Amino acid sequence: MHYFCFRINGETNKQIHDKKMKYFHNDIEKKWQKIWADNQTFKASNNSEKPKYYVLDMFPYPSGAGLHVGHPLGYIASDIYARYKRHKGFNVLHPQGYDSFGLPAEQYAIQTGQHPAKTTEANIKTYRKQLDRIGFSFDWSRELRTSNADFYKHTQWIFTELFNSYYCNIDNKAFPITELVTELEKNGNAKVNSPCDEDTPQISANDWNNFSDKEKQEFLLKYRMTYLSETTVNWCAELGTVLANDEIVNGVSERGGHAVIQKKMMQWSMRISAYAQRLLDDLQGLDWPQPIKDIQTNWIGRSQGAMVSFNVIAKKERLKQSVSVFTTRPDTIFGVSFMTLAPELDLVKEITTPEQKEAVEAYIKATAKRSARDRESDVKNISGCFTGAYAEHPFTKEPIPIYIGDYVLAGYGTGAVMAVPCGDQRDYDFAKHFDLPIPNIFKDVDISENAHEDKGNTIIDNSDFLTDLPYKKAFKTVIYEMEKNGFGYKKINYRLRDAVFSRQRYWGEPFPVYYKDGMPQMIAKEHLPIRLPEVENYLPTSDGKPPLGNASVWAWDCETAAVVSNDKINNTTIFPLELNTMPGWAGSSWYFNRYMDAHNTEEFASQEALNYWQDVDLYIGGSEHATGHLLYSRFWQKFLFDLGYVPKKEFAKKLINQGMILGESAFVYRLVYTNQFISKNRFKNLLNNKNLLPKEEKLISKNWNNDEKGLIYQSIHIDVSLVNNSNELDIEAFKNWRKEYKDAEFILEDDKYIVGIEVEKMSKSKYNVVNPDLICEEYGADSLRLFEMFLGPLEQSKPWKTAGISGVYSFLKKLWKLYQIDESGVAHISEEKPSKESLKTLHKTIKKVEEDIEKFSFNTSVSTFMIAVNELTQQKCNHREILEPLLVLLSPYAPHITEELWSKLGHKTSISTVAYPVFDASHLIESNKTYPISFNGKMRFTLDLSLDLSKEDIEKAVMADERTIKQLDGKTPKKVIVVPGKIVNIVG
RNA sequence: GCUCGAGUGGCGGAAUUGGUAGACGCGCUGGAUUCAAAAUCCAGUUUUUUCGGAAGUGUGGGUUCGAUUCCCACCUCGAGUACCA
Repeated sequence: MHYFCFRINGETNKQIHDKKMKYFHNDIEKKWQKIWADNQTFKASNNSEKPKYYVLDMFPYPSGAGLHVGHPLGYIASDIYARYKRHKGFNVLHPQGYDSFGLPAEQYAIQTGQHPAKTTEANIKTYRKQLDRIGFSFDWSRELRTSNADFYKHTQWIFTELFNSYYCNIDNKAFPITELVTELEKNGNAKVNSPCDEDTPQISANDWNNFSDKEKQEFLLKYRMTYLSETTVNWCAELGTVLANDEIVNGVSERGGHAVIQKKMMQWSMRISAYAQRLLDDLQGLDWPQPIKDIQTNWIGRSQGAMVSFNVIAKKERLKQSVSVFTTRPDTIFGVSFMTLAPELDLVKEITTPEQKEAVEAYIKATAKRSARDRESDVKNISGCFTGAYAEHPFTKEPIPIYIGDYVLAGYGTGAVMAVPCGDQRDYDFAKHFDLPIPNIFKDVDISENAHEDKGNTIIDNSDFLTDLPYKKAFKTVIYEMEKNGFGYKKINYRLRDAVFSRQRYWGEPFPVYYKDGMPQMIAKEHLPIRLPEVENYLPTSDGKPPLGNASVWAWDCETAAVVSNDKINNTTIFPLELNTMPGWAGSSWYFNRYMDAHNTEEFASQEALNYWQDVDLYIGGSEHATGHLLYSRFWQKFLFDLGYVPKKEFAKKLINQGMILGESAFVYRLVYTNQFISKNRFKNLLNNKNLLPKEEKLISKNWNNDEKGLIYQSIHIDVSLVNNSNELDIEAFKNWRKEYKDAEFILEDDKYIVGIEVEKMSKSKYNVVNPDLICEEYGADSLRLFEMFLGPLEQSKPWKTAGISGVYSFLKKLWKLYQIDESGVAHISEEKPSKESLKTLHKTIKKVEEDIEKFSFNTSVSTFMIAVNELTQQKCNHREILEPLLVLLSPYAPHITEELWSKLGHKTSISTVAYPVFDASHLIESNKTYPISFNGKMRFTLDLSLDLSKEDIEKAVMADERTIKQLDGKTPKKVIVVPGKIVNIVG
């Protein structure tokens, strides 16, 4: 009874009088979400007559904070597209899952002892609840989690496949390592052209056949697609683990912002560099955003040049040593006046003369002390040290001094450069600093101030056989000469490094690897998964081993093919297991294939499923994964393709990066040590008039400012929910928000306190997070979906302003009204032929919405819907012939309300697979055109004219118009431009 | 520094094979309805104006009958990358 009264009071007298049913989003949305789930409406079939379409979102990491309104943006877009494709007659695969291994759950475990699996499970529940409220058409029957053993079992298997493969540069693909073994048995590695470790020696068939089993394994490891090696890694002590290059931002860890140093460790690596050229080439065929392609292109960093080797001479006595350098400018070789080596190179110690030993060692020590960040930020200071050694110029045979310097990086090329000071600014600066000669090898070029770095238009000079040649010619000639003489060759170099694949963490995929005699052994596919062991403590062990070192049951019994207790290790049949785990990107590098056949227990996916779904047609996610996930996934896909496991060499045809939704942070301005708050304007005045402030205490920190009296003010983030649509603070709510503000005093302006607003990234600490649950509660999921799309172009980042949602909400209410639902829930609509006007509105809407959706221009299609509903309301249209197709058009965007109205129109089945309305151009044919009449390109008035008129008739009609005469003011126009159907321009 | 992207009302944004700049929405102003509020509806809202108009899409130039759209130079902001030899 009470509820009933409340309802009546909630309605206007007029509405009660009309006996109309109001739009109640809550009941409708819950109802349809349940119907979809119960009927498995969006379950995709692996068999269908329909063409396939695979729409995928980058799956989320289920963090403890839950979703904010920024997260679902991409999911809403992909969901609209998936639903649209269903209307268009496609068999749509639109799955969702969780990237559920990761650091936060582990750090939570370290702090609280709660098992990461438990934390993850709880977070996923929250996520799922939040996602369900938004009405996505996900096929949840295919849900996957990277931390589930039935998923990571296949991640482990892919790892063993990588281990059991090598790359052949001749066929340009990966092969099983057994084929390499056959070749080694027959011919050694003389004819093998494969990416391998740099220290790989040349061996004969005889050498190979005489190798012990261990030696063979050691040798093969140099060729495998994943290999163990002593690598210089980015070590983060705070996190107790190594980090990949893309996990480091501005020299500190992406997560947590901790210091990162270089350290040598035995690590698993992925030979992604073998795929560098293919990763580059195949970007061409991808419908991906250009910025992403550019980022990947830069990251791969292909450069063409030559490898040149310089023999080292020391005190006239020739040593065997030589220094190899990579250069993109072999044509400038006669300009070499010294060489510089990276201080870290082992070679440095070998060539340094006794006299220089002390200085060199001191320099090496000094550089090692500096962090990578220091070294990067301090580019201007030139430093280096002479080694005392000389190299011999390969052409002139002149001695060249060898220096070490930290501007040369050990990680790129060979870690050594031939310095050409006249052609490279860094070499130039180094030469000036150490007073080294700067020979000029460019014709008519002044190098007295700076190096000359142009290559296109300069002619080479003072260079023996290269003199008078332009760049291209000289480049070719010098390489020809080098190859002829055997001290150099043409070489393509890549910036892309092999990816370190080991992490010293607990919450990740365990490697299916045990160690026999120090050599890694793969566990066969049939014994997978190797499950993550239980540990007491998630921290590294006291002796510095990774967290898995805490596991007591972590040994492999080869006889029983089982994980057994560590104390049984005998190193004959029972061996220790690998202690590292895989990095976060392992599972995400192939998960898109798993959705095709998510419950297959034998294979990662069946061949039938893979051949049916092929690849992702549309992939939506953030651009922050450009050099991580999106590159590693392409690499694994190519590898699986080479071995014949997947049908496509690229996993995603089209990629869209959704922009970030920013939050509006609210600020109040407080006088420090008091509870007095000043207004935004007063605070801004203080900021702008810094000279009002006493000199000695101007700015204490970013957010602290002085007032003219020398008092300090502070801007404080406050919760955005304490502020209304006009940025006015709810003072009472604020006082209750935090107990320290209980006695807050405000200096009001017009009886209001207006907060300051700044647009920033949404984050808990800035109190600007908007929870989609609250939006769904108040306005409904349909409003949320429409509003997120309406904010602006999908790819752009844009600020969120909850106040704006009333626009789309009232749009839905207007839409509902069109259907004239009476109190008993029956729609009163006309079966008559609609007016021409209404048909025109419908068909122009069909045309525009379809064009927009194909362009992923969702914001403009929402406007189009609003225009359509405004027009139809104006036309008092209640005709089925219009209102039914309108629902289908809108249903991808606002699935709940359209399902409800669809059922109210008498339909018993879901709207989700109803055929998309067909555009009929005949409804848009016009007989008249409102011509804009311009004078010198400025529109002055419009004139309605028949479209049948000829150019001459139009001109006559325009010239006869009194407004034209007035505008011309007696002057004769020079020219009249008439574009029939478009515009008339009169040039005066 | 290099690479890429973007600059349009108070705000989010719309319009590009060059053809009516500011669609749609928010906010704001006024009005209707109401005892009142919410909700709803109507009108207005780039600037300036002597109410005839005039100017106007970061700045300066150019091409054109006509430029937010094309070209050149510059400024500002954002993203990526950073001694890559």
